[in-house]
Amino acid sequence: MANETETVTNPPLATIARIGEHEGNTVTLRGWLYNQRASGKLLFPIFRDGSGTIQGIVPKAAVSEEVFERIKGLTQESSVIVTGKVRADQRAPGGYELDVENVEVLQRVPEDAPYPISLKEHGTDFLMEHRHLWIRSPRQSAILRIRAEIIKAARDFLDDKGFLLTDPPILTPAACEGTSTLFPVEYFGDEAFLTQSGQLYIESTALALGKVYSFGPTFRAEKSKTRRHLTEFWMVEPEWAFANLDDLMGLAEQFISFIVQRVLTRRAADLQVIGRDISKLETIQAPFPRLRYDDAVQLLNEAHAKGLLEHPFEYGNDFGSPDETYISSQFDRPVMVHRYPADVKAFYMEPDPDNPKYALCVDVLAPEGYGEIIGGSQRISSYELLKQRIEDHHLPLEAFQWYLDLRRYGSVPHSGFGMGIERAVAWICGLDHVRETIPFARTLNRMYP
RNA sequence: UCCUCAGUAGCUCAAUGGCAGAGCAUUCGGCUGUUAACCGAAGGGUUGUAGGUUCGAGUCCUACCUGAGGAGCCA
Repeated sequence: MANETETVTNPPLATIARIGEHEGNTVTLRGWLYNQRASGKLLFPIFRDGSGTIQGIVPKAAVSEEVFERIKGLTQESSVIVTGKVRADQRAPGGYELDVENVEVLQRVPEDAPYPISLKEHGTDFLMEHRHLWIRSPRQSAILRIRAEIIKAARDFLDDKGFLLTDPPILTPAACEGTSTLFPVEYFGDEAFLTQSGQLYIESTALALGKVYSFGPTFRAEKSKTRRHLTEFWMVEPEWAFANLDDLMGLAEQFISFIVQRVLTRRAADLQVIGRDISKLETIQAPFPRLRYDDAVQLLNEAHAKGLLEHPFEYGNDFGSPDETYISSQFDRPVMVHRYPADVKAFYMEPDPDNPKYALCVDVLAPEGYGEIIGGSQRISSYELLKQRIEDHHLPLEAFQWYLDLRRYGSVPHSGFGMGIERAVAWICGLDHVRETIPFARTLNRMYP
């Protein structure tokens, strides 16, 4: 324990994000040297503490020779405890500067092995190889704070709407959907798989508890190499008993609107750090445009006729990436495309009673070409139909007996969707790759660090 | 799995088949308001790997390795 006199005499601890509350006072900051400029007998060390950065100023005449030399000799990312007086300054990017009085060095980065990430530009390979350090940069830190806000907003929204968090298992006995490739793991001599969706499990918790959601990691072993794919990503999945597709679409648009507005109000400073065009987010308010699959196809056909799309769209297929980009580019907010042909969608989706050729499903496409961020549907409630679909898809009936039980015992209409956190973060932050939306991205060719 | 592109100093990149270069970073020197500061100097290289063509290969050819982003698949 620090002795009591030290506690009493040290200036109060402050964080850079809220440094304005201490204007005119001497404070203590705990952090790292972000960068340092010097002009003769003037030093300009820039400190960061995880909440932001602030420039200090050290005139040689203002401190002792020893303190001046100590600060002058600081290297990038050396850890420090700084005391200084907070002063408002128009020249400072954050509005405040620190008249440094003293710096205690916890660890000085040696100059023969300097911090590898300089302030100049770097390539993605190098940065990903040093991801454990890259996240210290102002931009990456801002993105991670926005990610945390998005997750909190998603959970607050669902909690307040009466959805109960129920955690599905991560180790699963078999494929949920039988389409995506799964990661196998050895399980006491048997084979198990990492979950690719908690959906089937939260259908059962929904029939137990009414309105539920899951929030957790998801694993896909697909060999996708694009800016939209990770092998390990996080999903939030609400599941709602007695809800139909219209209820679900209403929930989805309110959900997304709430999250975006929350980020705008609480993370404005971080959005500015990353240079996000706020006007593109301010329009994100429910209701969202709703488009039947057939209407979306017509949109694509017209685009192809005008030469805006390279390839003609073949009716009955799922949309490809360029198709999604075009559709979403026609709107200033997310667009909800519903009632796809049942043939291209998952086995558990309820057919449209008006025309069983269509599934009661919805994909929410984010604006600005970010593609699908939500996929959801009303689930089949008929035991006979669900059993038939499992057989049609050549799935092992035995493995789905528990899932069929949900239709044997008090089946009700129910609906749910899943939102990929990383795609939502990429869209809201305006990033060109999902690898920056998560502290340590897992991609096809990268498992380090 | 397929297509395309890339690999040269710690980092970002130059170099017509003819001496291996610059900026940043690091070290030393200069500068009292710098904003990825600036000015001067120094150190720093098995050009991804293996083979081939050539008087001569960073450059041309072949194979492989690694990475990137696009398709497919998906959130």
